[in-house]
Amino acid sequence: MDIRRLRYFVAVAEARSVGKAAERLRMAQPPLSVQIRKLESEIGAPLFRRGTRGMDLTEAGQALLARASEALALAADGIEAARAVAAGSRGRLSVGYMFVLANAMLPRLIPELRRSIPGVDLDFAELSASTREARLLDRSVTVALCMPAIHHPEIQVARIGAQPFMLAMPIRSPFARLGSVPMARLQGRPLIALPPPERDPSSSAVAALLRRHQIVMPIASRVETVHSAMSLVLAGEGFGILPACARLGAPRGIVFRPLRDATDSIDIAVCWRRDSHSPLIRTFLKCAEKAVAPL
Amino acid sequence: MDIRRLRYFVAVAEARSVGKAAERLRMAQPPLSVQIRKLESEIGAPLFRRGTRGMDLTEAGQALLARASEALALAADGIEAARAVAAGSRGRLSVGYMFVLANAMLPRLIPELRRSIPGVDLDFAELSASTREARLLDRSVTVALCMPAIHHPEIQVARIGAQPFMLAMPIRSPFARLGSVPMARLQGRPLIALPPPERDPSSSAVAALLRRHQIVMPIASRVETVHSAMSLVLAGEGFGILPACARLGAPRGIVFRPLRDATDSIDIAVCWRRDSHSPLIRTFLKCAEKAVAPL
DNA sequence: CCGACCCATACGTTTTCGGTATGCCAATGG
DNA sequence: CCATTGGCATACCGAAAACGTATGGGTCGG
Repeated sequence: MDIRRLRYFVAVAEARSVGKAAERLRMAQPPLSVQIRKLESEIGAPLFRRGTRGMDLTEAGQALLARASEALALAADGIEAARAVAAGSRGRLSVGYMFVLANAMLPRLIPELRRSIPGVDLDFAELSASTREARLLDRSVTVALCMPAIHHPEIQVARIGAQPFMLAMPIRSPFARLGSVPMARLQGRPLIALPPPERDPSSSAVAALLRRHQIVMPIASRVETVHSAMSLVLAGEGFGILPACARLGAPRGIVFRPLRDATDSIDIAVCWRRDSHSPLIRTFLKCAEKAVAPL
Repeated sequence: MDIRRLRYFVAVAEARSVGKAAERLRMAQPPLSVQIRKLESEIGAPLFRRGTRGMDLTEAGQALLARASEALALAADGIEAARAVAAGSRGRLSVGYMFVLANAMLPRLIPELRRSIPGVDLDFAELSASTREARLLDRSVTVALCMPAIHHPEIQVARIGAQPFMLAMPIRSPFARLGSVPMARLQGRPLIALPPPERDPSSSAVAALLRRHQIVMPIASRVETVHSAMSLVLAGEGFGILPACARLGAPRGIVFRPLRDATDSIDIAVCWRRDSHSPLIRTFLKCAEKAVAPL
């Protein structure tokens, strides 16, 4: 069975005439007549009553017409929807983000996205450092806002910004009275550390920073997230060396101070699978760049 | 665009593999692969991600799949529905009936119909003597229960029963005390007459009955319906010579008595357009015969 | 490094479709 | 009563599309 036959059938039913329908379909009358008869023989019953002045639907024909025209509309809508999704004007975009960036970026990013791609369903998911790669690879998120960027052969990275490191401490810490903290003063102080990049602890930006200044800070605790780090800092367990934007989500009682002489920063990046070719990714990247610009 | 392509697409999407889908479709793998690529080029975007272990839908493919499978189901249901309507197991049957027959037949006919053709929507309409032909000819009713039968070249008639004539009179009429009324006693009595068959008054069954018995009854009134006739009879305007089943709908105060020596009767018939070939008509005829049998 | 698996491409064959010419039937009009 | 018109059906031919077989070219697993 062929959708062309159904299309022809609907045309004839609506025109109530083979000739008129043929004209509208830009084809000759005889082949249309043949197709209609083929459809009838396929169904095993006449769909039209042939009168001397055109064709008229039988009851069977009416039953078919209702479904066929709906099916045609659905099929057309299907290919239209596929095109729209491919073009990025419809569809779904799953955005993953690391929680440290939420306060700094989402309030600007989300309205920007809704304005740029109004037909697209947005879907946000918080990512942890340990699962973000897997979530990209298994496509449960399409793009990820990461800090720092992901390094993986299958994952494409676009750096959209950076955050300087700041020293996080309880407000009652002596350093809190300083406008900025010289690196040298950190010597020997306890550090609340985040997980280093997998399999290469020395590549951590914080580790590199300390090494370059020849500072040694004993690791008081290792925690998974920036927020856990801040909790321990607040509890007096040690200092945090954290991206500046983390202060937007910091609990009361924590203060951030610049590190004097330290220009190191940590990248903010948009990451996606190399084989995801959705145009939504480009659009998302543009929006994310706008949202990150004021930082 | 061809529904075959959509069918192939759905098969491949469900099998997640061209080869498997080809097997299920009983065709070779290469042409299926070609068709899928043609569909993709028609849409202008890839619908599948080709992996080393089969195919996987892209977002555009998912958008299409949802609509396409629904459209396929609808199209299949459409041809199925058309077949079912043609076979008489689904559809709609518009039944016209003359009101004289309603009390006598519908209580048995309707349950019989619902049992015989449960998938068919029934639709009942009362017919008047003057419009019943038109209602059949313009197909606003499919079958009609008539008394007497319709005679028309385009209309097919099946006699399913007959009703003897009875004399209808007010209960206070002297004849009401008789068990039956001899024809001779009607001489000169006023008659409430019904409309004669169009253009041939002498062919009326009542006229023929009176003529054969050489009785003359002056026509006190001509009315359109049996019920109107009974109203006038009750009002004392004259006698009615009416089909026996009319007494089932007679108002209080009217009695019916057999006409002695008169074996004349009036046909009950099922009528339909000659060019209506719905199998529902046969089924309806069977049911009507059953429903009329006890009369 | 080789075989297995799976999709893509190429080419010849067959089916199907569409166009033109024409026939048939009924209704209309002189 | 016959001719004309309008509409659908049939016949035949050329063109296009689809199918099958053979084959190529990747990747994965042993």
